[in-house]
Amino acid sequence: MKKNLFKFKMTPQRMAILNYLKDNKDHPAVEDIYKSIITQFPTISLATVYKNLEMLKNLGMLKELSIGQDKKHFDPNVSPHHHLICKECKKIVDIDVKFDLNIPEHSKKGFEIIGSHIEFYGICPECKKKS
Amino acid sequence: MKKNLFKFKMTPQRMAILNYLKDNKDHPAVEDIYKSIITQFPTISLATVYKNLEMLKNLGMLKELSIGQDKKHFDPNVSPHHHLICKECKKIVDIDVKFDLNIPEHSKKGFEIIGSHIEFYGICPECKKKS
DNA sequence: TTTTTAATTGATAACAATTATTATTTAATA
DNA sequence: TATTAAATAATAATTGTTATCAATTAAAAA
Repeated sequence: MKKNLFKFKMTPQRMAILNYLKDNKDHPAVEDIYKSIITQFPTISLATVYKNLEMLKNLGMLKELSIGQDKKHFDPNVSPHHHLICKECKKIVDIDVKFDLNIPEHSKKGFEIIGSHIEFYGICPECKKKS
Repeated sequence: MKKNLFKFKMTPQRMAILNYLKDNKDHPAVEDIYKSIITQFPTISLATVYKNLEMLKNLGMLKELSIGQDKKHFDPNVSPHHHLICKECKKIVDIDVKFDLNIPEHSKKGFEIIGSHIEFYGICPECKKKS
């Protein structure tokens, strides 16, 4: 039989979190995830959700978005992409466009660049309609 | 004499905050600002710093950076520019390079784009030396 | 299958950053 | 100088997140 090389157990709670996040394009905050999972696991603790998200992030299965300084948001899409953020409703939407972000060497200020992320700010169609 | 069209007073505390931020390129967090001002105003309250920063932001004299989800950082440079962020020490450095970030209309998902901001992640020269 | 054990859970306390509240003080105008 | 609305300082409250720990449980070993 296959040995579990990772030192973690597949608990029903963890499974539910993974399942909720799978193909999720909403960039949910921790509370969003919690509120959904608690319908299936009425006793789940918010701390459990936090711990699982931290773990899945460390395993590279999730990316944490630092958009807005308020809450942590998680993205199961770990491949490089950028985001559109609505200034009104704070909705986060993927933008699947590649940009050339090469920095001329003399502008790098000695940094070794590892990655990049663009946040586009604007008004989403729903909020535009309202105003 | 000139009337103050804005409904705010120029207090010594506010002046000190403005002065600290003027030409500041360090993207300080609230506590950094507080720690500096308190040397001149030993009785200043952290809440006063918060309120002033919020006000100056609303007046368009500062920009709030949402880099990292931990603390609020403020930037007196309100003209569009991007940032290099050190993954090790979390230092934030301006990058004065213009990028072409035009999004093809069909990729805008109905958003009206207002602005954009690029975060480049990497290792700063100081941290590179250490490791 | 049963036992063992280390990981995980849930409950809650602790914590850090920020915001709200309020009595007192003060800058700006009359 | 007197008036008054805005600002301050002190502190309580709130929010989001992390730490702690006893009880539980999934997975490896027996």
